[in-house]
Amino acid sequence: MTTPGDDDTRRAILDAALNLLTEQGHHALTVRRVAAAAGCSTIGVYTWFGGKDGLVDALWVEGFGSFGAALKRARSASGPLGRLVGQARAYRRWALSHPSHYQLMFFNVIPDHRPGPDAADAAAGAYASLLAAIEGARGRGELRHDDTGTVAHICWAMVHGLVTLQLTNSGPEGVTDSDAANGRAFDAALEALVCGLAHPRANPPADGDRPITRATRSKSV
Amino acid sequence: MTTPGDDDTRRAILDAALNLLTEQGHHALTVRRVAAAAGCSTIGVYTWFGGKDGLVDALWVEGFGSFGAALKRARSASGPLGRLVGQARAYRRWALSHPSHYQLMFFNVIPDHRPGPDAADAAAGAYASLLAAIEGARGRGELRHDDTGTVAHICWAMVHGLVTLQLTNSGPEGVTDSDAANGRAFDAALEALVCGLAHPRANPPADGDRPITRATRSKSV
DNA sequence: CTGTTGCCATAACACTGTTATGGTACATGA
DNA sequence: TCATGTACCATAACAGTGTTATGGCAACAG
Repeated sequence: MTTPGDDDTRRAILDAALNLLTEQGHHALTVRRVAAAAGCSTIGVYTWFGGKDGLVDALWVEGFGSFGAALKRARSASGPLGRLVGQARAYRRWALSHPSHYQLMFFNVIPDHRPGPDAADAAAGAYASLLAAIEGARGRGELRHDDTGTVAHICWAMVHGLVTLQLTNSGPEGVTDSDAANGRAFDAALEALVCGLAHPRANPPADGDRPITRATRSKSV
Repeated sequence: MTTPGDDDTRRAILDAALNLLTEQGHHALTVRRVAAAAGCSTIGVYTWFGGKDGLVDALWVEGFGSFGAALKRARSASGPLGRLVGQARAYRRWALSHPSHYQLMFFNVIPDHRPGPDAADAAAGAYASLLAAIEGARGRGELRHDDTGTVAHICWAMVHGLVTLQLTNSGPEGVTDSDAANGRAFDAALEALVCGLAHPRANPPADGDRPITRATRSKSV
């Protein structure tokens, strides 16, 4: 299309958009502001990205690249489904340290934006880590359930729901007040879900009637 | 403020907004279109609701009223934490039958909308049902965990996450393809979560190693 | 009758994403 | 060297958005 090297404007626009998103949030992502920050006119966004939707798609690709890499780098936790738990914590850590990007990717904050093929591919790449972790656990007989897709769906819904409640400050009072309380609730949720998903054989020797109380504060995330 | 009965315009605007939201989705919720459908000028929205945010707040109140009533009406399912499972299914049923309203209330689709006190009260009223169900289960010793707030947080996150994935057609391929597949995944998630949250004493006699396979299709929702 | 208050329409403002018009710089071919 | 065409981009405009300044009209209070 163009000779490599002459797309400085494209890079400037993308960097400006990333910076605006990180520094000021998605509401600052207007074509005019991005163009001004990149030092060009609004036309640049249309020349290089086809419009705002294309620019948001490019931000998706960047975001899912970073997100997927974080999931791949995740260290396994101890216990059954340890890799899954490690990825869940990495998921949460990435979301909380990139809140604006997470909202852009998952909260529908750009009205009526539908991701294009590139963005969808980037997203699929990130989810591949999750699926691989579950497939591995299934292969080792750690799962009570044999449908990888369903287990992935459940895990993703749980983690996404927990992160969403924290990012929107929703949820019953008390839990959403502090990041530490959220972290404890997050770990409690993982603990319960693992208990329900893991094969009984893989569970640690059940401690009978020992209740899990609020005093159980694992050092999370 | 005004004598009762002379707020026909207010009711007309609210009805027009509800209708536009239900029939055409949140993107049709513009001040001009609502006013035109209500048969007045845009000023009416400002006179009676203070602006678009106030109108959206009123839609929140209506939405959480209906939503909360649906939760209150929920029939308990059988098994441990049956009332909680019944509410979860009622939650999903309401969300799927009021998708535009659910998106309005939970998806941040009105840019930068922050709910006012009335809307927050309406939301709190709806959540009260959930908290009551959990408090009841805790009182009957059905819970492994003794922190009602944390359990409510976990349950809400799970259900919200599951509903969100279906409404956005996200999630690993295969599960989100049909409503029936979603329903099965939903029930599988509830089953796993209940297994992790319920006190072992409250669990039905464990069937040992019987795996829960995809053939386990409970008639859900 | 006068003044006040509540309700509302017209028209405008500032902002959004988008695009029609035209200009400039550069490569290509004769 | 000159003509042609292509790639990039700035200006200015268009239609849409939420919001508001201005002013008019009707009903009620003194």
